[in-house]
Amino acid sequence: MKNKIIETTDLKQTKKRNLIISILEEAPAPLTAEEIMEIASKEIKMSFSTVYRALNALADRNIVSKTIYQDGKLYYKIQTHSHQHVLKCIKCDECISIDACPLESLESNLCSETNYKITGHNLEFFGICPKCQSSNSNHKDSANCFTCHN
Amino acid sequence: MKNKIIETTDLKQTKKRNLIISILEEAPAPLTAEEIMEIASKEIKMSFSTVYRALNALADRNIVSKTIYQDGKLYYKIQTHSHQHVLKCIKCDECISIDACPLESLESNLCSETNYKITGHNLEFFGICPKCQSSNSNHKDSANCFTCHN
DNA sequence: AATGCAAATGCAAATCATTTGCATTTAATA
DNA sequence: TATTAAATGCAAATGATTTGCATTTGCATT
Repeated sequence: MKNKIIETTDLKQTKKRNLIISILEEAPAPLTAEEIMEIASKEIKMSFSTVYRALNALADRNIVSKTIYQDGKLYYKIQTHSHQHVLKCIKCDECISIDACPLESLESNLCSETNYKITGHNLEFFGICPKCQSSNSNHKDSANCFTCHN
Repeated sequence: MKNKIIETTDLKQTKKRNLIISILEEAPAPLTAEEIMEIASKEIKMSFSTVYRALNALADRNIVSKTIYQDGKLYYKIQTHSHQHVLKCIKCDECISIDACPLESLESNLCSETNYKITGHNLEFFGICPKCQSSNSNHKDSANCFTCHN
């Protein structure tokens, strides 16, 4: 049960680390530490600090990406070369992936206009999924209701 | 010293609330609660809970927008109709605004492809500003270093 | 296979931005 | 000016994430 990805790093092979990686590899969308814990707990008991430390170790080595979403939580995903963004339902939190990234061309313009060296971007879309459009479920409570996502 | 914006709401006019609004109106870029406090403290002593409560009250009424950035902090700005995004230096945190939003056309496609009703988006660019490109300042510490901003 | 040592882990406590409960003050209206 | 609900300050609570420290584990070396 050696893991190819970990072999390329200075990190040790551990059952927990390998499990975290395989969870991320199978995930259709970015996951929070809590979601990873929940999935992992079906196989192994492991503490939150282990999850966070593993994820940070992998993020430091560019094996996973770490992005904060508008819900204030960090989401982790395996760094494939395919660059993806997500569209998240503001009612049920269901998340789907978007393949096309429309920003690359803009970035080069931005670079020449600003003289910044562009290193990346963060993009999320919000909406209401088909299921929630038909149901009349309520909004989330105001503290977590972002009125505009610029 | 009546404030036009507050007059349109059910909120009371207070010196502190009006000050917060004028700070946001003059700000060239979105501000954190802490930055607002710092600016406000030159004129009035006020507590963090007041700042946060005022900002949330205004956000609930769509007068300011509230967006979390990759540094994990909430940034607030007055809701003008001009829809803006920012480009932030990953070294010195200097932030400049971008006027053109390239996403509107994509959103309508996205809507027909996914059947989600798109309600908004969040977009940030990261880069290194001209000043920091010439200086050899170090990276931030790893816990706060987001390796990829998808 | 046994040993040594640095890295990984678990637990509890710390952190940090933000929110909240409660007692006090203030704005708006009668 | 008196009334009352909303605004404020303070300290404590919150919640996701990080960290210190003692213990365990992976892995290289005998």
